[in-house]
Amino acid sequence: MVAHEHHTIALSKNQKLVLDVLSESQKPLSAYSILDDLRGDGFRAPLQVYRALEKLLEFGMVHRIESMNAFIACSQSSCDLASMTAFAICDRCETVSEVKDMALSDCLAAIARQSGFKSNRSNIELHGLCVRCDDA
Amino acid sequence: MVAHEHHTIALSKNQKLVLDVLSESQKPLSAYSILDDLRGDGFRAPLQVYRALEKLLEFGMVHRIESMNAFIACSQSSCDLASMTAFAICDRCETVSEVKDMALSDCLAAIARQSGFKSNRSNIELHGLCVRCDDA
DNA sequence: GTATGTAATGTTATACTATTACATAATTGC
DNA sequence: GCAATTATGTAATAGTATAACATTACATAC
Repeated sequence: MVAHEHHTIALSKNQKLVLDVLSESQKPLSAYSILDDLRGDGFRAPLQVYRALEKLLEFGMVHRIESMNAFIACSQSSCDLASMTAFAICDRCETVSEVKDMALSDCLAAIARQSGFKSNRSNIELHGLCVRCDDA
Repeated sequence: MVAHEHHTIALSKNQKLVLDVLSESQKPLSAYSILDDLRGDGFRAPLQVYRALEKLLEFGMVHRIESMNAFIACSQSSCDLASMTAFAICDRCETVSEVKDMALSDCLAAIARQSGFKSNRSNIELHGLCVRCDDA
């Protein structure tokens, strides 16, 4: 059921349900809150969520926010997995904005190169206050 | 028991024990593995570890590796909390190296400035292979 | 269209990570 | 010494994630 160009990926039933819940949320959701949202659709066990998340992460359609043990839908429809995305996380309203920045990628690549480190994934999380919450 | 210049911080008994365990480890340790290491010293409950870690994090003497739910001793004796540290984590040998890089800090500061985001803490984790493991 | 391999699903139990709540002891500053 | 704060001890519980096993759906080759 899966083809491997992003625009042609066909999601399974559970994958679609999980992605829908995440897409409708303004903030990152934990696996267990996704589970609760989907009990009406027949979800009964954490594994149903975790398995769908695993695939969605693989497809670049979902990101994991490590510092929150939570997940968000990719703000593009799907991210290039190789490139580096930074997340600005507001600790007050929990909005997460996804930042793709060439300078940042270059900088991290330079750091890796200097030490001979071969990086294949990164997570870059900035915590603070978004402009709206900082004003308030 | 606490004064607030780094070189004068006096640690409590439990804080010292936890820091010692972390300092002797080449790789990040989970709270529960620290607990096991300290059973001989009278530790019996997770909270004893978590409370010590909380203070050590506050003092900048320990870092949390979010993507591993694990902790490492700061490779400097103590980090400036305001500044940005990146971690290069080898997924094979689990060695973590701590990178302080001005260009990186500048770059993240610029990203924040552009979007009006006020960041007060960051975690930047690169996963991959260290030079030694990549060769092997 | 049936056999076969693969991906997805369902279910139960369990492991791992972290915090709440409450009681007690030690230390610090006055 | 006394009050305030910090550190500690203990038990119970909440929150996050995976292992193991059984079954079902789907694709493709023949």
